[in-house]
Amino acid sequence: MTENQLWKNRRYCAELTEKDYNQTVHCCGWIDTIRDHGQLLFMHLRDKSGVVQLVFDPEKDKDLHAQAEQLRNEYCVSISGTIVERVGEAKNDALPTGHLEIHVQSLSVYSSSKTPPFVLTEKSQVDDDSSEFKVDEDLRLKYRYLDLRRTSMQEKMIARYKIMKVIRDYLDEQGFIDVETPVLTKSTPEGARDYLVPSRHHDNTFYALPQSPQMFKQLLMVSGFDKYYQIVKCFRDEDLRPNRQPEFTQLDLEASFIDEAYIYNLLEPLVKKVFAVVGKEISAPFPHITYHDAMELYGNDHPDLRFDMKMVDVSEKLRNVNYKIFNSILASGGSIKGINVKGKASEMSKNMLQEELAKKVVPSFGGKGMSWMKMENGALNSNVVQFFSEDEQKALIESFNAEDGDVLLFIADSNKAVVNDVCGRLRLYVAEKWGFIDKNKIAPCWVTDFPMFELKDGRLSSMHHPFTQPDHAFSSASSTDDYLAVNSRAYDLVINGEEVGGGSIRIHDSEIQTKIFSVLGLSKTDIQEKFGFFVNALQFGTPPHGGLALGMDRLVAMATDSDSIREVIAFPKNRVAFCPLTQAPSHVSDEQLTELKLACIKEEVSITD
RNA sequence: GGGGGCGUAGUUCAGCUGGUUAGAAUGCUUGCCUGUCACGCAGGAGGUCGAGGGUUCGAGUCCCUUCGUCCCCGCCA
Repeated sequence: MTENQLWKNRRYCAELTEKDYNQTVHCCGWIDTIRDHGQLLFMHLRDKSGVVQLVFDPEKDKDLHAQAEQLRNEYCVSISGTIVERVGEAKNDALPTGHLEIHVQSLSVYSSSKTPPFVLTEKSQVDDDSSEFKVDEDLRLKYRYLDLRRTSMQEKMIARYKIMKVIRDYLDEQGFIDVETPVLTKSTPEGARDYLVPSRHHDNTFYALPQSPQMFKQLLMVSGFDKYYQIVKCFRDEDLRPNRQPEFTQLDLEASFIDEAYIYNLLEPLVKKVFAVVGKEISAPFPHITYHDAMELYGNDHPDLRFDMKMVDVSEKLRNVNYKIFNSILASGGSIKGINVKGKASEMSKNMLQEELAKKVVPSFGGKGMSWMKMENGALNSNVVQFFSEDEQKALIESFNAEDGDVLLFIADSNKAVVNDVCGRLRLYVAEKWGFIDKNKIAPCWVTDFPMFELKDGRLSSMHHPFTQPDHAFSSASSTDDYLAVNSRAYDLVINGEEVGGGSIRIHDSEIQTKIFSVLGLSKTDIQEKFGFFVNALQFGTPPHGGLALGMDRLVAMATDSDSIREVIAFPKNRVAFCPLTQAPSHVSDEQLTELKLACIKEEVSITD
């Protein structure tokens, strides 16, 4: 057979089955492991499907065996041979193809390989699938093409592709079309910092890479496309965090003549389908929680609903308490909240509660302290319980529904926002450390009724973005306090305590849009200069519309149980936005800079005191 | 921008209050081994202890500077 014919008939290693017994097959791939018994020589051959065992027997073909002895890990080869059923002890149940092997008849080496900088085979994970891949991430990124050759990374990339495909198919069924929007676009002042691209044709001007296609997708609604989506790269030049990348992928969508309910009904099946790709089930409809309730009950706007443990406000119950710290905090207008750590009294020692939680953990969250009580033999017990009257103790037991073995943890502060924040963080810390989180559970929810504005450095700023439609209170609002009381028609999709997406019903009235900009402190000239094209567009018969964007990297990471979004991006940047593989970003030549009429400011050595 | 951790063999790590020739596992390599599958057995090679400076009779270890990286907070409409 010619090489060409061989390739046509190529089989994937892990797709061989009992139906192939005694057939001659041809496979291509990489040498995964070698077990040399002096005479008999076993190897695993790996391709994108998995591995299959090769056998070289010197009694059958001495020359071939000698040739095979020269093979090393990661050599790229092709083989032809006979599929043979393994017998008795020789079967390996840990491997999908463990019941067969290939008795090789011919071998050709496409290319040899240097010893790789880290071991690529995942043979050890046959026994222990919990063992994570412990190699420095920068080294993995430097040799990402090898890292991606590993079975688990291939599975993640394939899962990502399948998820994207499921989404495209579903949105197609729903009447959405994919429209591309520019990558070189206009810098906008609101929001995150832009990545800038200098223009060679227009001196001293810059394009910006899009933080999202926000305005373009709204313009597509003005154009009458009715339902748009795009799986698109977005760019934000913000400081990095473990689950953040300078460039990331969003599912961006927008639809006309719709309301919030349409978005919820569209997205819930979509999210279900995404998790179904990896065999995970979610129940719908997703619960809704208002921003206010999320803050009060969970301490943040992205509540983790995989476990209950709601925060309880006991300020009123303790209005006249003798416990001095609580009393003075309440007198200064603060509040007291607590959580009930069910059934952990025996695991949370007094020493741990006071020395670890109260003195180290809570202060690291920004809290001044923590009080605790244990429920034992039907009564509260702690170092401070004597300062609480019988009625107050009874009220606490009722408020928390406390039973024997429970531990109550209290956070008090004169600043109510601090109480929510610290108590919310404590809730997550305790849940993580004492095993309240069911890692197999997927708990989505919609967070709704966000405030339209928030105060930043004493000025009004959009909480979501300035194109979000405010509720009715906006039309009569005039003072800063009025504006802060206005809610928006924004919604966030939160899964397992992570915000995976958000969107809103948009403004389709140019006058309201202009008023929003002016409330945000933009002058008429600013508006015209920054958003003129957009405000103009709204004057030509804009349909009511709204949409949403989903962070696909996070969603795929969650679906594939990956710790970081870097695990589900083929070629990510590291934590400091550097690419160890390509060494980007890099310096450019003076010629390139001159062409762009740019000059680099050299780092100045400051001697000033 | 603020705070913290880490940097020792190709890889993952240990190395105590500073004290001979810096260790382990794994990988690599050589030899032996016919049913292994994380094969086994015996041997070998492999280190400017991130870089620079300082303290000391003596520094992987202590101090300063610097570079790299990871984590927390700010930031991310």
